[in-house]
Amino acid sequence: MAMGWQEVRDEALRRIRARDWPPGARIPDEAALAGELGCTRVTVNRALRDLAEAGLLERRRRGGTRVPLTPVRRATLSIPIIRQDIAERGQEPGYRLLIDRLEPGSAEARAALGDGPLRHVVALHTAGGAPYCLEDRWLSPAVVEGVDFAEVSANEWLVSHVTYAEARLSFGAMTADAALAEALGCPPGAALLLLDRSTRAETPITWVRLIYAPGHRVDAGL
Amino acid sequence: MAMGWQEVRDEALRRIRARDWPPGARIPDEAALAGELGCTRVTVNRALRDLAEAGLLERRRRGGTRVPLTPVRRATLSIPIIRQDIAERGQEPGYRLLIDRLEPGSAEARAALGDGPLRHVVALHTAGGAPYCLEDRWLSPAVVEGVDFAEVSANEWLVSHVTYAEARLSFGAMTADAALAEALGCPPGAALLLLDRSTRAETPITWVRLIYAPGHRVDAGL
DNA sequence: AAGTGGTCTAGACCACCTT
DNA sequence: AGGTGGTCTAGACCACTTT
Repeated sequence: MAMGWQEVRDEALRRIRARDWPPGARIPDEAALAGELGCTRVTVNRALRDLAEAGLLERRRRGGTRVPLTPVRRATLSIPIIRQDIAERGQEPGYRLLIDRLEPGSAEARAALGDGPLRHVVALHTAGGAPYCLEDRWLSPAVVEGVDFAEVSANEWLVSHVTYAEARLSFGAMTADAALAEALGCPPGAALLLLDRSTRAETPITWVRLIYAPGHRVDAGL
Repeated sequence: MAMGWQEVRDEALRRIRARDWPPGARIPDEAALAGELGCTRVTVNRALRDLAEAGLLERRRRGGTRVPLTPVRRATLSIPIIRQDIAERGQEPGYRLLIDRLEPGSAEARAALGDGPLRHVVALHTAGGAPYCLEDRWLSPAVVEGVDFAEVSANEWLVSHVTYAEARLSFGAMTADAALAEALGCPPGAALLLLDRSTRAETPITWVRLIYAPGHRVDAGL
């Protein structure tokens, strides 16, 4: 008895796995568990909230806590600065600005940032001299007024200046056309991993497509 | 004054964004903030813990709480059952088992599950009759002893029977060879999005590669 | 050695939602 | 209408780690 919240969480997890609490079932309420396990309701609450955040329980006021019939697990995906990502792989990060001009936005960019001229920044990230990823970015001009992306990548500038914004990510794949093949130093027709991200705080900030060189993988944990 | 934990969190976020608490700086300790904001230390703790879990603060006992110089944001990626995923897109899910036999594992499968014969299950998921994704899975035989995957996909069986396991995800891209092109109903050479996942609880359970039809996207939030 | 976050207790009030 | 989770208070002890 007298369990800490992590012990309570582990015990609850054991009961779920053991089908003591089968899928769809309602589990005892917090007060009952607190009494049974010899701790306060706050401790039980902390433990069950943790499991609910991971998608392993569903909680509702008045409705109680249930084991979901079809749990939707949630994985965490860390979003590092590209140059750090490269450095952690033990390679020398490099960066070259290819395009920086105002343009009418692409369809995706307009959907994320609204209409009107947008700042279009295209840059190549290299690892140990080899192409690593192409950064195709559209920015709300007001946010980056006067910023020069020749030396510092937009990726890096944004992370350190527009911290804590909301982001939406989307993975996809595309075939390398001639221009991409040349930029990334790969054969035309190669399969490329895409990672699109739109970012906004109070107001839309940026939409970016990262196009990785062939063979690249993006990992997520849990 | 008298703020709830979410208000405390929002106020802290505001100070971070406004550079009242610049990157690298140590912020006031919990007791000080509690006094300033008119709540208890527990409430401040809850708020700052929430920000730390999102990667926006770094906390250490005795070392205090700091604003990270280079924050690593974490996104959440939900992992649904494939047939539900299809149903939510408003299409009719279908499933066809292609292969189910014991084999020596592929390199990736052996790395995740260990050596020895593994159960290899290959199946096609369809959406409204059209190929949606190919599921190429390797399983520890003991875990799925006697289970028939002809009617229920391994994806679905595992979610409801091996709940709450650890998983590691990895995204990539590959080119459709002739066999894949036929299975997925796409031209050879098409770029395909891959999602690899290895799952283990106390013991390794499964390694799976999902190969999506061209154009498919996988979304993540925050 | 001492300061900071981590956690627990006991009690309370409230918000929400299901019955 | 009532039960359940959500949250807050006030106080306390502990764990860690930096000074």
